[in-house]
Amino acid sequence: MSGGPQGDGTVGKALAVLDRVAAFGRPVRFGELLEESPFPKATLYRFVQTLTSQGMLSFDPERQTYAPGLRLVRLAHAAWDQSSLAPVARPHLDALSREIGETVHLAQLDGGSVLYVDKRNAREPIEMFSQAGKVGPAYCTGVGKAMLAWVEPEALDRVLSQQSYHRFTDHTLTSARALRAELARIRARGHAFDDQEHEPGIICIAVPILTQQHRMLGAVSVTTSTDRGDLSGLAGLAPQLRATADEIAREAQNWRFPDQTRQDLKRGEQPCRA
Amino acid sequence: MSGGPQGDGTVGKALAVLDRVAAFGRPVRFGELLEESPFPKATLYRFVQTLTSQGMLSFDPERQTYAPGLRLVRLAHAAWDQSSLAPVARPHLDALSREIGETVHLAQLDGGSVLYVDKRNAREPIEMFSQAGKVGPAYCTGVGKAMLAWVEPEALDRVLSQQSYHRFTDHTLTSARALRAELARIRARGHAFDDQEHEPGIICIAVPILTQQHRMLGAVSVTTSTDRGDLSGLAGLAPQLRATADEIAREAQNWRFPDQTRQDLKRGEQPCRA
DNA sequence: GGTCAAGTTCCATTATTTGAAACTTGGTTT
DNA sequence: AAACCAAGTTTCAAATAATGGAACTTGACC
Repeated sequence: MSGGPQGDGTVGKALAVLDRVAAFGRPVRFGELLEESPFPKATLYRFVQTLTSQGMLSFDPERQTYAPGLRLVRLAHAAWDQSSLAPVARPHLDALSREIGETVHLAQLDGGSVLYVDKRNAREPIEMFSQAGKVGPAYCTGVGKAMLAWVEPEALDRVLSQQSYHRFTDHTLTSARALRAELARIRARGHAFDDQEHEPGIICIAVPILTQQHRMLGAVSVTTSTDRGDLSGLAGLAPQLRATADEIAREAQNWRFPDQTRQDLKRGEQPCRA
Repeated sequence: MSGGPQGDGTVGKALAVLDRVAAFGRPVRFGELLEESPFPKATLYRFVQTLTSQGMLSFDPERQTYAPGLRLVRLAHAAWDQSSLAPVARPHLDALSREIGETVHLAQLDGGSVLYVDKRNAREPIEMFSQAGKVGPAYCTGVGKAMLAWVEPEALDRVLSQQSYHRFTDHTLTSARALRAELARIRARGHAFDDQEHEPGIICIAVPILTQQHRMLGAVSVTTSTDRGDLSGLAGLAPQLRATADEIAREAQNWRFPDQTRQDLKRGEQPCRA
């Protein structure tokens, strides 16, 4: 019942190994995995064998290294298609991108981190997976703060404690205290800014995607650089962002993320189907 | 030792369940999974619980449905980055796309199917995961046939037997026999065509990505429609495709896919590092 | 309030995982 | 060339986790 990261028997342990391999960010040798593994050699060895035989890891026999396998790409396609906001949001992101002509991101919260699920670049062909599927910090990005500001109070403590508060720039908020104050401002204002908190010269405005019941599903942002724009310019885009987010929320609610609880329905609140 | 799809203990069984959920292509109820499952109710139930608690599946409590989870998207990002040709190929695909102005695909072979790992659209912003991560048939696509033509003879039998040979159009090759003949032509010619074998009106030219030792790593293709072009027009692009594929192969070999076996090295063949 | 299907939990049995230790392999040193 | 060493692989009795029949709960619909 407890959603523990490593509590679930053999399968949980094997997936933890998979995570370790992915976290290396480069092909990794068995010995390297062994060093930081809680498992004895033979056990880790069998996990790695199993995962490789399953296509979840790929093995380079020349260098004797393991890397996450292509089967994950297949599975992720299905996940992206079914469990993310991206399919619903796509036409709205296209429209927003066309209107505004700047980089647009769609993100969801995934275990205290921001998971970018889609992206639009104005000019060039988009960079693909290198962006979709990427994770980033929540406490110092526009989409991250926009989402955190609407996380339920009970869940917020845990999420705030998961942040690293690494100081990327002079503007980075480096404590839960400072972040809480910022989240209050964001709630009052309805949107979040990133004022070079993650990367120098990069600024952005983000709005949360909220259901009618104020459940937070994700966030949309528009990014630019201090060369080309400023925060007040971005602030002017808030209405368009808000409208986009609302449209995404409405459709998501109808098709994928209904959030009427049974209690809500019993209390006679109006169903959300159009 | 045998890389059987379901031979590896509990982990293999759990991953088989994950595949089943992904294959549905839509959120699925427990009962639906149970119907076509070889496992008894309680066993399947625990698998689904474990996978959900691990984030490999997401559960919609309102509709009581399961779908592939976002953790897969995170892991797939790492897989795409480390195990696919895409990062190496990106600049070359960009260049090819700019020169030719038609849709370009990068694909790899994954268990008898074609896995598209990257794509360039000429005009519009690219469709993301909806294409990268997508799988398609090998026997009736340009990239598929180009890759099959350079699979080692011993492995080919098995791969050919995995094809469905479904007749998508009048031009589809519907037997291993017909396909073998086509593969011989492709080997002789150096590139493959798709003459509306998968979709009416869609044609393409594809070349394999081959290492110096003729190990097949993947394929690149240019697609167009019968409205805008024809096969002889596509044939004219062969040199540019060949050049792109060779550049990708050279870099891949240096950085990621060295394919000198130990025997090769002992026999004193020249190492492939630049 | 009764009926039914779908989903969830229980627990003795059974099969799988576990991990220390022994072994193999390939490369390096004496 | 033999001895050595580190990295990877296999073995097998003990420990642990998976299994699945059956009983139970839940909520929807008479």
